[in-house]
Amino acid sequence: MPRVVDIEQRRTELTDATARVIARSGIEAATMREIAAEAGWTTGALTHYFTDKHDLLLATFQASLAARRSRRADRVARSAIDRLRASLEGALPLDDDRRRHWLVTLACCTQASGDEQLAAAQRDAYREFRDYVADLVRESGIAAGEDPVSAAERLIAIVDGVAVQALFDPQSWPPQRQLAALAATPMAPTVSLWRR
Amino acid sequence: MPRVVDIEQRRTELTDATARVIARSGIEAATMREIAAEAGWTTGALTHYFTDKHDLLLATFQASLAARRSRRADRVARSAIDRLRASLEGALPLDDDRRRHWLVTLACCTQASGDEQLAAAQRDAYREFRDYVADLVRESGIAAGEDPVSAAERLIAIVDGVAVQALFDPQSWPPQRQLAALAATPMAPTVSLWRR
Amino acid sequence: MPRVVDIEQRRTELTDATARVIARSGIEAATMREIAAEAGWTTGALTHYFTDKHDLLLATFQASLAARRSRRADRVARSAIDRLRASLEGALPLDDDRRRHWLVTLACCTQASGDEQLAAAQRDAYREFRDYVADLVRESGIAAGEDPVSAAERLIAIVDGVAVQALFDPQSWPPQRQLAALAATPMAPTVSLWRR
Amino acid sequence: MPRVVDIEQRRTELTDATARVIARSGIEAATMREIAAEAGWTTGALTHYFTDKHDLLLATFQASLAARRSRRADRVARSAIDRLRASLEGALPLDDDRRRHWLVTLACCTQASGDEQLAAAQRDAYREFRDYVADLVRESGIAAGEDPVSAAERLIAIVDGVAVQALFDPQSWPPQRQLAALAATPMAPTVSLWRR
DNA sequence: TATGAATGAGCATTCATTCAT
DNA sequence: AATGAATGAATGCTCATTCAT
Repeated sequence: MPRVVDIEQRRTELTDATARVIARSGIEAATMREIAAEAGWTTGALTHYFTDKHDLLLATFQASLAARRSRRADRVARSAIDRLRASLEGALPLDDDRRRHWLVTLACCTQASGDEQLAAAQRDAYREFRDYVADLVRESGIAAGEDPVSAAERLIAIVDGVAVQALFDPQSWPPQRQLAALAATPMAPTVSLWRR
Repeated sequence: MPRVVDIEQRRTELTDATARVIARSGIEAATMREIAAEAGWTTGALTHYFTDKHDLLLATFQASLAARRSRRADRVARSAIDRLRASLEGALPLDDDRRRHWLVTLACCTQASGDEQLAAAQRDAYREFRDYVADLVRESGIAAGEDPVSAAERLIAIVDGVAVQALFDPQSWPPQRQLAALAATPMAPTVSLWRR
Repeated sequence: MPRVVDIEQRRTELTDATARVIARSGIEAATMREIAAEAGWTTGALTHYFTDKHDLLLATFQASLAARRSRRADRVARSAIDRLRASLEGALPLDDDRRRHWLVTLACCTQASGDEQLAAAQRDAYREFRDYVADLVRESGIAAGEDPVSAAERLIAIVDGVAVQALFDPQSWPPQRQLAALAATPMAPTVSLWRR
Repeated sequence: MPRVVDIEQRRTELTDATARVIARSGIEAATMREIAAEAGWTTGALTHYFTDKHDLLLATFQASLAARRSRRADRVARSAIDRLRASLEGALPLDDDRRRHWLVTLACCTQASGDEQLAAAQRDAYREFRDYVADLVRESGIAAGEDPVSAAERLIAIVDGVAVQALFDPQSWPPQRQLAALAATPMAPTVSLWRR
């Protein structure tokens, strides 16, 4: 069924174009016309592959989340701790591709206030990532006595926090500093602000 | 003499209404009509207090950042470590007010791709907060041998990361869990994923 | 009754401001705000002296027509032919003042398509001017055998035609050329395009 | 294949509708909505054919000037003096079509204060007409010793002056009187107001 | 399948006007 | 008398969407 492949490929072309427009010019500029032009089609063509704009945006978000997930799978061969490191680093906006993913994510989340489908997509992706990271934490034995899920959440929080800052102040956050901030994160607490 | 109006109070009414609309329905829904209705005015009234929509959005963002800053100032009397804790906790979306601040921030940052004024406001606010936190880290002696600025960045990253997740998955992140995730953050690294 | 004088003076200030705005920026730019600002008042003040914008525009047109008429009266003392010449030259846009009159006239006439009051003002002023010129033609004996009214209409037509061209191509029509074109107009036909 | 449309014909439909609205109700009433309604389309359709309102107005003016020019070309076959007469008469508002042309011209010229494109269109059209008339004057040998360009300017001035008056006082200026006023214009001066 | 003409609702903004002060 | 806050209708324009071809 070559036609099915064709349709999927066309949808990917279009969600890629959407992601590029959002990353380049912001979500406000992501009009059907602009996206069609970016993809090299006309607006009418978009409606063959997506029922409406909301559908296109959701598909773009899902494609972006799926791409982030598949990047993770690349590293399967290595040790648990290597895969853990790679997963976390893979979530940082270290290059244009990952920057684009983050900008799409944030744009969609910003829209998600009134949109349960977008919110659910983000929630599910986050939970899946958290469980994946928790498994690696458990497998690598890095968490000492800490609950692996809590450790995973903390690691992801660091990654997300650095990502958000790097996104809006790229000059202060070149790749090296992002990686350094992540690397400085200790795994087993000895002193805590809140600790006894 | 014309009707006497407290211009600053009216501007605050309107930026508050804008923040509520953005938090409730997302930035796309934040039209001049919708904001005016939320504030109990007509669209024409908005232009008495803001030259255009961009001006209104910028003022809303600045008001949100200023409110976050002023919340911090409340805690001046206490010890450095208490103020540090309070500052970080104050940045989490623990109630509707702070949730709103975060949603406004993210919406504005999302728009900031093509808007240097919004980007600058965010950047300046972040840097100011980082320096404030770094001072408290230094003052409280909590950072052991670590550079206070790096420690501050790490702490803020944790806060921002937890905030972003809590924002889009509030069910998984009730206030207690947000605080717990923050409290679990160790200050001095003993084990690190990256260390050797 | 000093107050009456005051009101008339205020109305004149405001119609003068209106004429200046129309001449400078066109009728589209002649908004109540812009006119009020030009006059050094606020919009609310305009409504004390004119019931609405249409009233203000009509008054501005009438004032402009009256000023043109009064300029004519200055020359009463001289001979009929001198006064004829002066009347016709006085209708050309030879300086800023008369340029302004023409621009106001044209703007009002352009609006007059759907406005009987403006149309009537223009019509009455034109007829009055035609009769005045016809009287001078008759008195000066310049028309030879021609009907004085026809001669007057022809003279006014020349003046108006030169004026319209000078208005929109001022570089080609410095005052000297306007006067020369008028001076070249013969009074008694010897050869005509249409003559047998 | 999409609906096939003759773009030039559609543009003409729309500029014609614009001219009708301006002639009927004045330039203030010539809103995008009103023009669209007059043409039997919706506002959105206008922007397929014109980038914005200014573009539509300019095109309307240019179409009006072009129509006036093409009317002239009809008469090519006849003698120079016949063509001269026809050209001048063709510029008078003797029927609805030519009335409309004049009202559009005046409306555009009134706007031209702040619009160099409109001003240039008018200026170029006038100069082209003047040169055309001057050529006919020269060719027909009607100007006696006078400079053909000056004679042409004087003839056009008469035409324009009669036109302006006829436009705003149509009752006083039926076609016959317009033609008569033009016919009464002598070519070679014998007596002048200014002559010695 | 793909086009692009056409729609019409919705947008930010401007405006003349009203009116409490 | 004069202000300027407030109105709300209207403007030019943009947009997602529809649909004949």
